[in-house]
Amino acid sequence: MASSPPTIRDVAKRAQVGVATVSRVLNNSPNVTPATRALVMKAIEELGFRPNAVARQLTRKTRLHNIGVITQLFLSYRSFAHRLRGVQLALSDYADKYELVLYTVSSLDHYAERLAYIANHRLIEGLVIVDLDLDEGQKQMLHNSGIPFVGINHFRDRDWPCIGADNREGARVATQYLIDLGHRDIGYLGDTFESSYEFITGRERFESFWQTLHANEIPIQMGFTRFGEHDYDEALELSRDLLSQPKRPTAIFAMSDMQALACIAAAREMGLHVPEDLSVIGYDDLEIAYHTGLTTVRQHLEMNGTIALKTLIDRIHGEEHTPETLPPPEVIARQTTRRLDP
Amino acid sequence: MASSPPTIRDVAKRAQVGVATVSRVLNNSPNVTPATRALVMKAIEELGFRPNAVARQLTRKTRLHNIGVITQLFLSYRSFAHRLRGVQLALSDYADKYELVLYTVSSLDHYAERLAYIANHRLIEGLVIVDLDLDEGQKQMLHNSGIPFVGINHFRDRDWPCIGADNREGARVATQYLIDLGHRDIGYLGDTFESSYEFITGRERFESFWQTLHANEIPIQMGFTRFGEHDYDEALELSRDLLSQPKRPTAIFAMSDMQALACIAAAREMGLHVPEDLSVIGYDDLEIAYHTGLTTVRQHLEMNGTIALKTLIDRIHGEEHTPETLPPPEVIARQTTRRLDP
DNA sequence: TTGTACGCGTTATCAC
DNA sequence: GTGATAACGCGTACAA
Repeated sequence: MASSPPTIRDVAKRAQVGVATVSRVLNNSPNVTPATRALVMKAIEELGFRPNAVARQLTRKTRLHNIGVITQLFLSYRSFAHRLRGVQLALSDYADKYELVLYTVSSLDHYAERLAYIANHRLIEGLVIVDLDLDEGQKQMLHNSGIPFVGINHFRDRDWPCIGADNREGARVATQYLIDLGHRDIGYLGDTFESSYEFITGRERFESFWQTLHANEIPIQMGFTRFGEHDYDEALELSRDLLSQPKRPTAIFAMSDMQALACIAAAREMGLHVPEDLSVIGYDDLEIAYHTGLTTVRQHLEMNGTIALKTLIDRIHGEEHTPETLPPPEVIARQTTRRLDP
Repeated sequence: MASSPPTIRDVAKRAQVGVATVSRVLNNSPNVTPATRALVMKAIEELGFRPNAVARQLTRKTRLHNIGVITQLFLSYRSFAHRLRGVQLALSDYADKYELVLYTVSSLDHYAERLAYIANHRLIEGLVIVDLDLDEGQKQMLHNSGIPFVGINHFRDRDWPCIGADNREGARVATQYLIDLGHRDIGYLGDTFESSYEFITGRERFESFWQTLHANEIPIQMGFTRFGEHDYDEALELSRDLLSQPKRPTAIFAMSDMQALACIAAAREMGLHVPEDLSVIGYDDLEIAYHTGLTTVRQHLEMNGTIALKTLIDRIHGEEHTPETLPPPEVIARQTTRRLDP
């Protein structure tokens, strides 16, 4: 008979005192003799009593002010840390009024389960959904729960607020940048479309890459494209394979900074110099891109998190004003790309 | 007269219905006619009513199961992300029994204030303190609150549980590694001792560096040491200064991977080749070290987070069994160090 | 110094 | 379908 956990009433009974005394001990009020205090402590110990935080809050009339952030298991995408930092920064403007609760999911089923939990318990006042989509049912569920929510991602044309940079435009400027440097044999390294939760990102970037080549009347060479999991080691393998062909691309567009770094590492292994023999451009502008001199596409990750959180807070307060918008993605030229020698 | 927020009783009164009906509407029970539902919704709207999550939990008899993590403003130390990831990973073993609440502080005063809040409200069942120390009063306060806590850091000889790798040993193996490669002119790049919360780390690593040189009968050259804020750009500046001297060190021990990368960048700017002209070893073994081929000291950051969380959960359950221990720090040799040419 | 009784906002269980 | 009313576990006047 695993009964319900002990309450202060149980403790009081066992210690032969009133509930108020137990409460006083718990809140270490001075008005209690050491003797009875010891008595109560003993009872607490024996029963394994732990005060119920919920009831405590209720009498104290303090409401919960939690903001939830839900995402894939932490940091599988490196960009997540940058976005979360933006959320934190924005949150710190509200002077500790809100706590941040982090939910991480390991699969789509798990995601669905957590969303249901969140909607059911309503322990948070608002939810930030990072790099994950909502289906119609999930959207309705959240809506019915009365919890405002915003997305941080690149989904467009959704009927719920998503703040994120335009993948197509980002891939376009990256590709055009390489073309403008004189490159014609341009490779692509990115995620498979099926693999991840965030399949839309990979698809959009690759399609835009493709279209930009087409718009510049450059023939597509499928032998210069490689797709795999969003993983450094896998990107390394793919890059080795890509670069060991008899005919190599002179430039590569990688759909993330991490994959770009893997590509550069593979090139160096093979004795190729970057950017002399091979130009590489990444995507994200992580801190690491700055540290390694990687040319990349800046998508304002931190600002993305900040704007998303502000939008959410506005919605919690019932203000539906037009959100700040994110600047368009832009190429940050550093040391891993250069003009193709004629 | 900013009175207390409206309750469902207020809503019921205004809508001319019973509280039970309001509750039904809130939980979208089918047993309510559209007419009355609309009536209630209207009242809710007009009063700006938001259900009280706390009271809700109380009747549902669901306790809160939150684990708090408190640290400096997110990611100022890059190692934090790795440790947090370990915490998350360990937490996922408990099948969503616990939520993770992230507290970030921007100063020591802010830290003290948050600790007091945590002890007062007791909304969490346990606390992980990352890279921050506790003074005697704070320790007592937490203790009195009954909230178990563990530290993730390098403090030794504290009378509260801290899980972290030995800085002195880490710095020793790093320094000895360089010495064993034949280096004698060894520079040091690290944090000032006063600057950060975590001043102990910098001090311990530098002292151990110093002692290791001494133990090998190598004279210390203060001209080869530089101290600054824990910041990439500052490390870059310091490295430029350090390396532009007429007589340069042949190897440098940087107290973090980030500072090591800055040092390498500075060296490259000046036309120096790493490791041919200069060996550089970092500290942390961040993911980025793997990606950039940086020789470094592995301190098992992720495992650190995992063990700390497990220890905390054990303490919450009243189990005081000896915690798993972290393996000692070890040198991970990659491509930024090499034997000094005779 | 200690015990009793009531209130906190919501949900569940009954009658109606 | 809807409306009273009793829990839920703790804090706290107030009384003793």
